[in-house]
Amino acid sequence: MNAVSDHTGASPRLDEPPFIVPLCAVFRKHLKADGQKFTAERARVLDTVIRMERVFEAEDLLDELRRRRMRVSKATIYRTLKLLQDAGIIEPVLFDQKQTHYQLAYGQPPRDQMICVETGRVIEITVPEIIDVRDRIAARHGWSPVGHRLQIFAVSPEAADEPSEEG
Amino acid sequence: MNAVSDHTGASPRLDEPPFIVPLCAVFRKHLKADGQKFTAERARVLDTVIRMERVFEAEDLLDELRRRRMRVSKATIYRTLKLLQDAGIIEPVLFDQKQTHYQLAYGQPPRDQMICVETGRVIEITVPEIIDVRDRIAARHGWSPVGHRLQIFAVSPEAADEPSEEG
DNA sequence: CTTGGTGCAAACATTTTGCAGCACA
DNA sequence: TGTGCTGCAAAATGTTTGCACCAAG
Repeated sequence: MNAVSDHTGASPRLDEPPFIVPLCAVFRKHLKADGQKFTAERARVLDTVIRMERVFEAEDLLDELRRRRMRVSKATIYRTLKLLQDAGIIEPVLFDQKQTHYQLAYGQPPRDQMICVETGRVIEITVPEIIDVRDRIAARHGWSPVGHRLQIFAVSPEAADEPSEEG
Repeated sequence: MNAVSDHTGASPRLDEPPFIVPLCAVFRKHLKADGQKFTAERARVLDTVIRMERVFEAEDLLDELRRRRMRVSKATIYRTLKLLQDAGIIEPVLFDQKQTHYQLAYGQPPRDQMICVETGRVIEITVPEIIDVRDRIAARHGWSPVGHRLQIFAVSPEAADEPSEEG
């Protein structure tokens, strides 16, 4: 079973994203507010996270850090992922897999996904209409909306063309 | 952290749902098609799943089966959950937790959720508009939609009333 | 009767934690 | 200079699997 696999093993960005500086500041600020420290290890993890092109998991970070000759222990990676999530810099993306997958969240519009049920290919989509729908639903129940997550399951054109494997 | 906790430990239904018979038939048929057997243990698990009022996890089933004096091993529960998912009778619901949560899927309209970010309360919602949105998005990319999943994060009225715990 | 199912316990994969020494603010 | 951080390895958690016996079809 590898329904959702082509997005894992995320490859690093080649260009320097412009938000690296503010993100670093955001993280420092968040840490300071909690009496926590901005260490070299945390900087390395943040920097590597920012370079991740797609959804990634703890193991991907470990690999990428190793590739960049930056040593950070597995325990610290897990601990830092949690801090980055608290700071709103990354957010978990939920798949039917046991490892937690993350994506950059800071300054991004809500990133929804469309997943091919045949090939497992995942593409990111933006669905502005959703905001409206969600606000309406929340209002109807008397709740105050703060966010959402949408996954669309579909068959991609590549998969539709190919003769199905099972039958 | 127990952001999503009040929906776990699902309590059993008291009334006999009308779809118990067709569901049983669906499961038998699915099993037979694969040369698999409909055993007493599988019947017990299906019956208990049907009685689950809400989203549940493997452990909830184990508890409920024990409460009903029906002995099924943990291994068999996990194996049966997978079969029920194959048969389209249940489907995984994704939360930010490591255990897999399931809900009845057969014959149900798509069941989406609204989750209180303060209390963790989860309510099920039906958002008919989503179907439209999803079909449009898929069409725009040339994909054929087959399903979706939506979670709305919001603050419930109870939580909004109470003074926040953290400053 | 044959093939697949069950329970058990051990194996597994991922994530968390205790602890001793280290480093940032 | 003190509190928080790190790495390590061990623990914890949730799920899967090998195997000997059992039962559905």
